[in-house]
Amino acid sequence: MNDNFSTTLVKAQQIKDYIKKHEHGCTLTEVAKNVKLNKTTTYRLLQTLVTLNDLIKVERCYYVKQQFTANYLPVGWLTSRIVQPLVNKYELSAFLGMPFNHQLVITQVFAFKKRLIDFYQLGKAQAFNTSAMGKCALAFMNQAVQSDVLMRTNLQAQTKNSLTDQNSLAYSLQNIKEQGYALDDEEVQLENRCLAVPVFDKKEQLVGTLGVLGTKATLQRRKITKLVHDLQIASNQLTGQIFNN
Amino acid sequence: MNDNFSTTLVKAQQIKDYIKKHEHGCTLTEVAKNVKLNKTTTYRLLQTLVTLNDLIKVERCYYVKQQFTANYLPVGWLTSRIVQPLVNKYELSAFLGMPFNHQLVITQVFAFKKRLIDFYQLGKAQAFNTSAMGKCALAFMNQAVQSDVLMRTNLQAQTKNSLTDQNSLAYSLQNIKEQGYALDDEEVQLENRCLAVPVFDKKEQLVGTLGVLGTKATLQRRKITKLVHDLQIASNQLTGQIFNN
DNA sequence: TGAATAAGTTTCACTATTTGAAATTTTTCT
DNA sequence: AGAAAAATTTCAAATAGTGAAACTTATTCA
Repeated sequence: MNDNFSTTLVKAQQIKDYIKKHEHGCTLTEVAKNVKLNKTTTYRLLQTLVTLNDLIKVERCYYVKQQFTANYLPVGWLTSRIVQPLVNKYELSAFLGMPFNHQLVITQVFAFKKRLIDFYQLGKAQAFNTSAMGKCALAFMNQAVQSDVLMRTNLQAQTKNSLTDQNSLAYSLQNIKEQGYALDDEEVQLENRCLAVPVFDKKEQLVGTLGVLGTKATLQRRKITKLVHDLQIASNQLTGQIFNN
Repeated sequence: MNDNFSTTLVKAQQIKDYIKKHEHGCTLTEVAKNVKLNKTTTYRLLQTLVTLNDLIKVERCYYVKQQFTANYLPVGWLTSRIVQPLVNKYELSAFLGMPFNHQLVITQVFAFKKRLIDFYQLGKAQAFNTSAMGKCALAFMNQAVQSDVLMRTNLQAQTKNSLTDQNSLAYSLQNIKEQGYALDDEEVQLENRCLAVPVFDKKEQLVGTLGVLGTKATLQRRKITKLVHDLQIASNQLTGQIFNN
């Protein structure tokens, strides 16, 4: 290496690049071993990167901090105050999703500390018919917009259990509207449940959906009534404090 | 500072933070002076950060690399092949904008090398009626969606020259539709012109708009016909190669 | 166009930070 | 509770980082 270079910065970048490739998080020992650095050197650089807010450290695991900045969604810190307590109370990850380009885009994530990988759903788009959040949005959106979306959405199954038939989708959407929420029971991913309620603006137009994701153990069927109730309160708070422009 | 820390990483971070605050770009001398580092040290760290792709260096100016990753827009590299030649030919910055949440969001930027600050438009949302790109989207979008948007858009003037009256907006949209493009002539920012054409999918539904931004000198009125022609070719290429899912 | 100035880059001796083995502490697992 | 694994601390040695001075390149101005 020549004299115009900083090997310290290179090592730090190698560490960041390794951790970026491992969404599940890495231990210090694993990073040192795979990046081929001394573990003390690795320890020191990791400490510094955490202090500089480039990495997150949670229980002996290191993660890259998500850099998605939703410039056009000025709702971050207020939403956090409303949603984060639910995350802690129910030990579930929560998401805010909004319709965008005939899909539902996850615009904000509140990952439970034991499910930090859920942060990587941020920015991801999904067809409306493939998840609870999407189906919830579909059920509660403006009728004209819904018709347009249904006509143009590529109704593509993601798992074997997904609804693919138009008639059963319509029936399902009717049920969702009546009960006030949508529920995925292992339809998207085995062992996982997702539950979502709608979020409206002051003019009662759908803005998005608020969903939670957990396992069968943490999102038990017998808890659904209470959870739905708390999510609906949170949704109303979002309407009252945020979506009234 | 204690033994568990890297002062090199801290200095690099101070440099990045300073440059991040200066969207117009900074020189080496300016960074060294303001971050209070020796200019040789600063020089060395800047070289390394550029090599590691954390910073961009263009003609003695350093810029932070934009980190916005449009995960839900798999059009990046192909769009670049279509649009970048126009940027170079006309010496204008180009943008792709898409409707999102009743606004037009800039989803992709191709900044001309002398207008790198235009990269910071990425992710920004604007009301439909306030720019050529927004008005173009409004003019060409699905009639039902347009009515909905017009009903709910907060028609708020951004500059004195912006159209605020509903009737003159409707008249203006009709003109845009007839001539096939929208033009801002110093309406958003003095000395700047913006010109936009629609982008459709294969089913002739509006997906977004393709716009270019320049000064009165680089976007001269007598060049508009040719520029519009080239933009429409690019738009058709986008439709044919990208927006056909 | 050429001189003056400003900015950027290179050199090299010095030193402060980085390094890493060994020791110690903490956490996890059985 | 104890063994094993992982993380953190210590401390002497090594070296990458440092910065003044010199040199080169780019820009500005007359």
